Amino acid sequence: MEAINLKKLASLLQLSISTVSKALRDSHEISADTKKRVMDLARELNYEPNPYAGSLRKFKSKTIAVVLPDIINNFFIFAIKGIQEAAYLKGYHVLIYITNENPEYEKEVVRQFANGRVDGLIISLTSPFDKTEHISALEDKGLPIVFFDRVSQNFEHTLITTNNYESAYKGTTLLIKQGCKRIAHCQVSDKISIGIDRLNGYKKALQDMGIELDPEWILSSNKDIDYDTDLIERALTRKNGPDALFTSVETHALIAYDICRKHKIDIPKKIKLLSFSNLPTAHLMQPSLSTITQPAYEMGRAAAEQLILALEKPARFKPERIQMDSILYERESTR
Amino acid sequence: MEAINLKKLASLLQLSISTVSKALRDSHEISADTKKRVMDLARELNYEPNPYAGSLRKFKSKTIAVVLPDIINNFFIFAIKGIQEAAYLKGYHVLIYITNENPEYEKEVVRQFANGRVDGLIISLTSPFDKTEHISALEDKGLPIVFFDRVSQNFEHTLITTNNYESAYKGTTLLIKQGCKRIAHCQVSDKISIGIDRLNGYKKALQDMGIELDPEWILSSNKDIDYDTDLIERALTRKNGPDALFTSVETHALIAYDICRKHKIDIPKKIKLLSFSNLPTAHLMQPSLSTITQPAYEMGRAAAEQLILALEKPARFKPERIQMDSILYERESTR
DNA sequence: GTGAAAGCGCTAACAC
DNA sequence: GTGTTAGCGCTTTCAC
Repeated sequence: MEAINLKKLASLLQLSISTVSKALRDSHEISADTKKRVMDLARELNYEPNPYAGSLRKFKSKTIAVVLPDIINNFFIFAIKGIQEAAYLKGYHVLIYITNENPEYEKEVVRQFANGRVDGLIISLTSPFDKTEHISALEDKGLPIVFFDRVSQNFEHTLITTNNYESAYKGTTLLIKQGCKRIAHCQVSDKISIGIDRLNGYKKALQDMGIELDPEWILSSNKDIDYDTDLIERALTRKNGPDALFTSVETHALIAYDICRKHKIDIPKKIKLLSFSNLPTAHLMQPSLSTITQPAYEMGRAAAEQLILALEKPARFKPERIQMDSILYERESTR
Repeated sequence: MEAINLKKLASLLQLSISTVSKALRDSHEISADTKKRVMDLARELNYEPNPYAGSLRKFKSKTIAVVLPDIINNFFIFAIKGIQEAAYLKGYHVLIYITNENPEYEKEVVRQFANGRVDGLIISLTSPFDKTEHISALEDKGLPIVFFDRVSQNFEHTLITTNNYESAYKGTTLLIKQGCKRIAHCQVSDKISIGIDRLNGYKKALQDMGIELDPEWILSSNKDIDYDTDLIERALTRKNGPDALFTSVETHALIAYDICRKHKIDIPKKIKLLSFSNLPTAHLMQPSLSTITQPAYEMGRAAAEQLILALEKPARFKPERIQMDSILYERESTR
């Protein structure tokens, strides 16, 4: 990799390195004539400054890290898109890390950000919301952090969330109105913000509608696909099983579809299905899937915008809690 | 961001910077005792070396760039997963760029890699396969490049592809065997490797089966969603329209579904549908979608592995063309 | 076994 | 308007 650098430019132009540097950044100290010479040669030789040399000097990398639990749920895909676009507009580079729902990996990854690799972090938590020392360690070093979707409740951070409680309440109410009495809820995890908020919305709706909560109907996912499949399969095939399943994550809804096919359980006749999901094919499924859809792209975008604001105007910035609304799409699976 | 660095460690330990540096890298020059003192303090203070200082010295960033046309087709999602995992295993960081099918953006992005930001590049081309000067410029600077899926034909590079020609041939043959005579093919672009290979497979199958090729049945996508929708809609609603549509990209198949719903065109009775796709919901759709599915994860993994091999064992490495097989899943949409 | 010093490519304070 | 120099954090060569 024989890169072209300031030194080379300077020697070719018979100028000093600093003159070239200033010329390239259009400094008013430099004569128009010299600027032109420098710029022309730089363009001709395709000069690109070494970003790491600059980072070292300026303590800025113009890079942000995005740490996600997975990339299978479409929610995260659209979020990445939003982050990516906002970052691009501001000239930031995006490092991506996927934890595969492994908290240990999250810790390992996050630890590396302690020394300048990135200017800031956008994260949707894999770790339990109360086990976030690895994040506070970064925080203590002054690294700006934005949480989205699966947030921590420990700090005074920027949080991008949706109205999970209300959405779950609304979704559960819909199921009850459709005549369901035995509504199971599959929780993504009881250690994760969205898992708790959504469960609470579900519980409150049952309570308000005078339906007794049977703890057996709360399925607590393990985030391991085999475990989850087994969990949902046992619930759906049980004698006197649920007449509705409300899943908190897209992947669980798909697992439920497969199980219903396997056991010839009719959706929605035997069981109604509702899920938080950003599936682009929800309306094309057999039957079409009723979803609570989060504004994933907008959340990603907002996360990146807030982070960059924190980076570029630290004075004008203060941590915000931005909450956006999800949309309930009623389709065949809840008819 | 008050980071902890070698200097600070050294002063705390009353040692020189170089001793600390060596101790941390377990040099045999350093006494076991000193090593232990250094390591202990480093751990205690959560010392992480500044990656950019190291990059500057060693001309290595342990970072690779991944440039993709889009992130909506599930193919790319799974590819990212494969890349990410392989990179992680080898301690590499992954920068992600999405061009949104915009060749200008691809050029802009790629140009920045000319000076050390990344050690290598994995790319699925947005630009026409014959307009890749921006890539050769990097190549000339000695940056290792791996193409996957949408590859260039210009250079002697590592190429990770699938058997597009054979798959398209097989898919088209299936449609013919199902009784279709007027088979339309929606090409992703006539300037992109996969577009051409797949079209050729389609053509050859028609020819071998004695079906005359009507150029009208070749739909050439623009990668603009409105344009493409219009294109497909016009084709499907035309008098004496096609009795089969074979799309080269997942998104086009979904567009076709929507159009068929809108115009009440029965799939597969009125028109059979087949698509290259990695949709996890293909088997759950109404009707289930027949797909040619690429080993996306494995391709991503292979791409990253090949790139890292090129980076770490340049001597043992030579450019390879790795071709993997897609699988044809016959489902209701072609019955 | 430990330390001093040079230098990676760049910026910025300070000469001239 | 241009050049000299120090230094960002680290590794590495060379003294001692």
